[in-house]
Amino acid sequence: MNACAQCSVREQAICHSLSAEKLDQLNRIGRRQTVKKGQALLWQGDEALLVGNVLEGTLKLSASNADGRDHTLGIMLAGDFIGRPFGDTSAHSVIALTDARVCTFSRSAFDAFARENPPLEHGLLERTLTELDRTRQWMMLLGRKNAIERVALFLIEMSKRSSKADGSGASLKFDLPVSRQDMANLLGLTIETVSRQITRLRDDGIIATPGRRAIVILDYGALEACTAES
Amino acid sequence: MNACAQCSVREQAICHSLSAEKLDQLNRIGRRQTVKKGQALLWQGDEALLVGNVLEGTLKLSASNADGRDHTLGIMLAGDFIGRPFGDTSAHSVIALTDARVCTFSRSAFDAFARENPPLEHGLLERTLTELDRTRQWMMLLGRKNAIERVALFLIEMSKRSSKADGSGASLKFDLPVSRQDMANLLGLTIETVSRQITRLRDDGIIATPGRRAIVILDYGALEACTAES
DNA sequence: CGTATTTTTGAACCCTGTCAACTATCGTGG
DNA sequence: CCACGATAGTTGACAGGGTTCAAAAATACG
Repeated sequence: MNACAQCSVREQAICHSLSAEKLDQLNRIGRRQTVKKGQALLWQGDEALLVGNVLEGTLKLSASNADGRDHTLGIMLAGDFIGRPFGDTSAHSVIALTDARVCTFSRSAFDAFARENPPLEHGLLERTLTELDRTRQWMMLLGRKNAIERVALFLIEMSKRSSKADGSGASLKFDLPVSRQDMANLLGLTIETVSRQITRLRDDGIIATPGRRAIVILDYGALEACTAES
Repeated sequence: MNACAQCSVREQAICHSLSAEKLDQLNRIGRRQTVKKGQALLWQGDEALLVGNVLEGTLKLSASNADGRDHTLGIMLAGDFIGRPFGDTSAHSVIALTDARVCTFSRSAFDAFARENPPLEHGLLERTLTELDRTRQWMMLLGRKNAIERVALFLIEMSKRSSKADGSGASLKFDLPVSRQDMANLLGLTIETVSRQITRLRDDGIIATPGRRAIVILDYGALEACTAES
């Protein structure tokens, strides 16, 4: 019995482009594994040993400076592809923010398989191009947006991504998959500034925070308005 | 006579993976064109009509906000690939910073050609992955570095990239391909702040500025030291 | 040589970071 | 079930780096 057949991210992950036969081949070089919260799957600067798909949970891409400051480069959720195929070293670390399940492949085996399966490479290319576009959008956020705009944009993004997961439209009530510290690292702010913006949005009646990680968007339009200058 | 045979970026561009025969096919759907300084090749939000290689000159990727602020997402030099294959709209504009020559393909023709040429797609994939890594590095710069660090890092990057162009080692004397305004847009600063950091580096004897666009690195080590916090 | 554009310099202000203390929440064990 | 400590988040005061606004200087261009 092929593990892929009942895979939770079957449709979203790069594997969807493969025929049953090819999928079976890929399955044979793959391995389901769990990652505990805080544990790293790849280390910045180390040899890039594996690649894979996120099945469940949240991971972050994180890079740290010479002087110790570190920055989160992205958040990876179920269906996302992680790792750096066709490269020797990993430019950043991949660390689990929650307990997670991933489907991993040794990089060399995956590279070889991909080279022989153009549809897979094509899928990976499209995905990478999209990721590049998304990363460039974040660049603009970091370069030109102030604190309130960054936080508002982050909440909207998370609202969209969490709604995609459970299939409903735009979910106005969801749990953040990350801590304030992670948010700060991602948004290029400090934890205190993030906290102040959240408080401000709450005081303005735009959101409610019924729990530590819970967010309820009370006024989506107003939140969107916070996204751009005045 | 195949125009590719005497192409100045033959070795660096994605085309290098192709056989003579395939190269000839690609050449037939390609078109050499010039872009005047300030002119756009692609517009943010518009249909992505073309892709191509930069042959000569400098272009920028640029995105603008709802509220008018705009940000430069990257600088493209000779050999770089521009455009968004396999997507309908362009997430950003591509604008010439200097007069430039590019080798363009209609996106649909290129897409079709690429799908039938796995080695080309593979080359494009590797290039896109590398570009993604580079973009993520800039993200860290924007998220965690202060003004002097950003300017120092930019000068070092330009030193490296301009040396690559003329073949010499690390060129300590070069002309910036961009204006102060472009630098500011790229680094997420204002033009005034950029100017102040340049002045500061000059006053500290780390660089000299014999002309508006000219940079001479007098003390490379010291410049590198400015790259990270104290 | 004069005008337009780009760059530099100056001063005041404001946003965000920093440091510190306080509060809420979670998990653990008595 | 509650007490306790540990962790996460909030709030406040203050300082500093960068932006903003304004004007001068330098350079390019006709």
